[in-house]
Amino acid sequence: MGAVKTKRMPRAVREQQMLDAAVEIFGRRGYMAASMDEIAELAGVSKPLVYLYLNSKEDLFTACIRREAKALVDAVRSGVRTDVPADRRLWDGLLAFFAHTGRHPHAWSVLHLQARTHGEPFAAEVAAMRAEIVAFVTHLIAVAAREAHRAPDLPEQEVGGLAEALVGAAESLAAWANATEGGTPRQAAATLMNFAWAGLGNLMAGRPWSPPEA
Amino acid sequence: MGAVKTKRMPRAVREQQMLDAAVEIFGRRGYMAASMDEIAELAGVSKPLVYLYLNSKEDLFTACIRREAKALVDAVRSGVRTDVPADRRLWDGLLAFFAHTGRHPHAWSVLHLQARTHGEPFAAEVAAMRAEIVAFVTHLIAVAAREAHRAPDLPEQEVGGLAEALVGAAESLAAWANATEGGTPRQAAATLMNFAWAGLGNLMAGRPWSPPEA
Amino acid sequence: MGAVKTKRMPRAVREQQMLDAAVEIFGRRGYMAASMDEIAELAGVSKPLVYLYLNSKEDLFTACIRREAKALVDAVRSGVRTDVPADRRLWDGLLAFFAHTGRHPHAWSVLHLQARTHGEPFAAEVAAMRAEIVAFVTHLIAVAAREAHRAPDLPEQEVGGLAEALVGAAESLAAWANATEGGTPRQAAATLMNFAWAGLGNLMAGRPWSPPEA
Amino acid sequence: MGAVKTKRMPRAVREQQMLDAAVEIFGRRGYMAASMDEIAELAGVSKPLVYLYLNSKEDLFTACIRREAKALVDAVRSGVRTDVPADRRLWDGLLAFFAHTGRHPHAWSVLHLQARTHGEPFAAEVAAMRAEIVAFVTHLIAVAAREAHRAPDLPEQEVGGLAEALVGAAESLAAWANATEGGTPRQAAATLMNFAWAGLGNLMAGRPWSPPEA
DNA sequence: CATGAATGAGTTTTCATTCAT
DNA sequence: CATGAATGAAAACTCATTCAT
Repeated sequence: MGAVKTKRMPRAVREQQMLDAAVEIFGRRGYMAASMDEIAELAGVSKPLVYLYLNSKEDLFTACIRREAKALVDAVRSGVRTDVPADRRLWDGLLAFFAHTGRHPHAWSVLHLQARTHGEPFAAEVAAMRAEIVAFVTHLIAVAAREAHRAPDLPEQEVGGLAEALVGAAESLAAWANATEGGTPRQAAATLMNFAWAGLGNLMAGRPWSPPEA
Repeated sequence: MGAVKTKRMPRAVREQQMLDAAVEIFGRRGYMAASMDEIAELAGVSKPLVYLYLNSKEDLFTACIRREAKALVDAVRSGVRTDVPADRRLWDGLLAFFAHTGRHPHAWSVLHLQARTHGEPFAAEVAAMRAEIVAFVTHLIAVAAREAHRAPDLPEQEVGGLAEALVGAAESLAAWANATEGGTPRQAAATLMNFAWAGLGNLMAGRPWSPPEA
Repeated sequence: MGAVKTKRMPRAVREQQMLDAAVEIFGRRGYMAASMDEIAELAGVSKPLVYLYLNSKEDLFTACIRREAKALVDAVRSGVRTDVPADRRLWDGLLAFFAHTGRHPHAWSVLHLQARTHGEPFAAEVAAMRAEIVAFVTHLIAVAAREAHRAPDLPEQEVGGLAEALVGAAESLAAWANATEGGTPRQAAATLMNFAWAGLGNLMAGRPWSPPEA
Repeated sequence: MGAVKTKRMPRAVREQQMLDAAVEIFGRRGYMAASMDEIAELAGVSKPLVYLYLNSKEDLFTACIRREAKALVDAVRSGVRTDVPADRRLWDGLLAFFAHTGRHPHAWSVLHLQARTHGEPFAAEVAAMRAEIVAFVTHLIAVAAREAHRAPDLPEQEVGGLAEALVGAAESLAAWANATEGGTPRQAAATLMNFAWAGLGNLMAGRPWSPPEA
């Protein structure tokens, strides 16, 4: 299952193999239960080499968090086009988010569970990424409000809370979609858009928000 | 900070002291990083006594989860009266939820983060509680729909997803409210009610849901 | 399984109950693996009482050894009558020996295995009993030789070795008889008598087997 | 007393050093009372290395038993030549047996006392070796009977009991020879041959001693 | 570069043993 | 007498981390 034991790879490649292995093990076992032995074995290298390249278990974990946080943000970013209406942008972002977390469950476990469970240094790393996403969503909401020419003065803090709630709901649904039989990214995104965009009140009044075609 | 070292307490009392200490340490350090030594010291007893009463680290952790899960559910339950409209009931429940998690951050960490990060036995324990809460919320949504005499046929699975999202958003906001300077339970509950009840669309249209007075 | 919890027994009786329990547990688990907790529970008394009466685990073990050693020696002694020929006396002794060890396997385990496996103080206790038995057998052999009016000068040390070998063979057969399906004391004694008596007969007839040179 | 602390030895060598130390400590203290700390110290290595190479206390003990059982069987085997009469073969075997056990008292303690006192897995290991030796002796007795052209039909079970008794006597004498001042292997072997051979001789001549009625 | 050999420091857990009531 | 409450000390085992080759 580990990388094939090929000799003499450039350092950058070896490092990525190590990070691949580390993300899988950290995601599966948790930070503390993961052993450097197992990671080195899965990566197909000797333990001292892991230390040579990545210094310590903490540094290795941090490197995993950074790489996967960047990958997730990039995935969401590149799923969103700027020349479409705000609700479409939100929809695209959610779709990209659920698709990525569904495709990389170990990475998502590292970011969503493990990193937040083991002390400031790691939690801070994830918090930065989360802040970036929340800011992005906050921006979307503000733009949407402007586009609607209405409610020009949704107070800043209010919007922050809303974005926080939206992101939290998304994170929660990501786990739910992964666990539920036949849960697709599309379905999760639809549920969340309905929830967020229309609100329960509207839903119950029979006026749900409807997802775009593609 | 630990309990005053009083000798010869009845077993029931000592057990609660131990659970208090354990919840705090588990909440702060995480399950694996928490050491029985530290827990015993904070509880003001020797390690063997902890083992005598609570058997093992796993059993101790499980006992913490059970106690805190029950405490949280009870807090929410007793915050909600049945003779009020559904939106008011949801509001009261959220208020009780944010108040309790705000007052017991370590307990909330144990339930929300630690228990889900360390294998089936523990996760299942929390999942049971969560399922109970989700069912409660699902019920509220259904009742609200009926009271509104509208949308008589919100499909089951749809409602499940909505409740999941709502609970997820609440969980996320609980952490946010705790971390944000001046974040009050009331504010968190208001934000979430707005989000959930009216939806972003309505909000931006200047028609927010408004919280009751008390 | 433990003694019925009756209050207020005379000390001597309670002590015997404790020793009964201790012999069973020591015999089953071995000295080190036996726990004072288990012994106290089986005896139907509280642990401090065990300590009050028997001081320590070591003392308790020693008391077990002494009691069971005496019981075994007494059993063998009272199985032998002095007004019969030496071969009959040996036969009777063996029969009593195999019968007693077969009826008290835990006690035999304590004497034969556990006591010899845990350091001088205990081994010495058993060695004393063993010496007594070896002396008894040595005596029997000497008497038999005299009765046969032959081999008047079997050297002392030689006889000691023979008795040692005989006792060793008996001990070994005791375990074998207990383990073998349908092994009876009578059968074990017969086997050993055949083995030993015929050999000794030749010896005493002055026809020993002689070892080769190198 | 422990191995000189030489650094960086090949694994095979270190493993033997560890087994040497373990046999000594297990032999002296018994399985349960032996501590991995003491074994590691005597072997001149750190505890983790012992675990790295030998996995657990149980595995270490098993490894000791296997090595020493093989060593003892090999010693007896290579002390016996097949081109000599049966009595000579028995004599040679006994001599080799007493010599080996005398030279390796700790190993003999492990095999004879410790291994049989601590549960099936270990006892079984020794029982296998013992069975091999008993079979060997049984074979010798049968051959001797054939060579003597007599008693062609000593019943199987009878011979088994005799071999058991012989081996038991030998085991017992081994301890005796070690403990007795000036006890030599040669002397122990002679005593046992006298005891056994003359007895067997009579048996095979069809003149067994016969037990009384009751 | 790469690795087999090695360890210091810490973990959970158990047990014989003792007070205070 | 009898016991529930309590502990000091040590055991097996693991792991991140580092040399020497």
